Amino acid sequence: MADVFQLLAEPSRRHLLEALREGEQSVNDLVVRTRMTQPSVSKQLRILRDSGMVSLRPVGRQHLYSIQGRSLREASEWLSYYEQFWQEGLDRMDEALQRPPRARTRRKA
Amino acid sequence: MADVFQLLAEPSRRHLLEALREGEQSVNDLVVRTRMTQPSVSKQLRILRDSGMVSLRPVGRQHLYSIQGRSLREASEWLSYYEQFWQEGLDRMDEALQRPPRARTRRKA
DNA sequence: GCCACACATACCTAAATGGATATATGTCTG
DNA sequence: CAGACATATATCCATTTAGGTATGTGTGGC
Repeated sequence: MADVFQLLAEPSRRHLLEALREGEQSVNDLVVRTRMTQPSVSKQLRILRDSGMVSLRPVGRQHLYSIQGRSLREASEWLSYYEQFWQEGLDRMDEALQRPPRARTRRKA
Repeated sequence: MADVFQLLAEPSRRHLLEALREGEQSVNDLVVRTRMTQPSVSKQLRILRDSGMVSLRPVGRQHLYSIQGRSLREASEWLSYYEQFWQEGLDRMDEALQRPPRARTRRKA
């Protein structure tokens, strides 16, 4: 597993991925949305691209980036081994509740 | 809020969590399993504990650690927003695109 | 009380890296 | 082709931090 978590550890890179959730975007789009400087965006995109987490489609003088899910899937699979640990916790807390889980502490990353 | 992904970025901490998947373990157990030095194990456990990712139960002169799933759940939820990106290509998605994930559906343990 | 055991912390050093500024590469328009 | 525009890279710097060694704290047995 080419350190997926290391990539996700950086808030700036997560911000980029969050912006890219809304679809393919140019570098400048990402600069505006994330309020990072352009070189920083390019630098982090380069890292994300080298690791296969985003892909690049050149259109004219723009570079359109989009998410490539494969690496993220690996991270998700690693985490899936731990589902029991937070479900145990919920079960204990909910105890008698057989209802499907209501949104408890919903929060965004 | 401590950065979950930052915690998971460190291989040594992931190794500890992987070892703890098999259940509560003493520090020395973890030293043996991970082949780290004892101070390193203690140091990383301290970090994991401060962030609520593991919990400590003292028994005699031993400290038994176990996984606390809440933080990991947050990471998993963040990733769940990207499921659509690795599901693309596996099969055609309906126009009903995956919307913001609700609490992950309960899985058989 | 003393000593061995189990673990935690203090301190230091070396390596990694994010962000900023400056500059280079590449592409479009006229 | 010049010049604007879009993005990439180069370089420097400051911060973070993992890991090692030495030592501190706490517990149990005799």
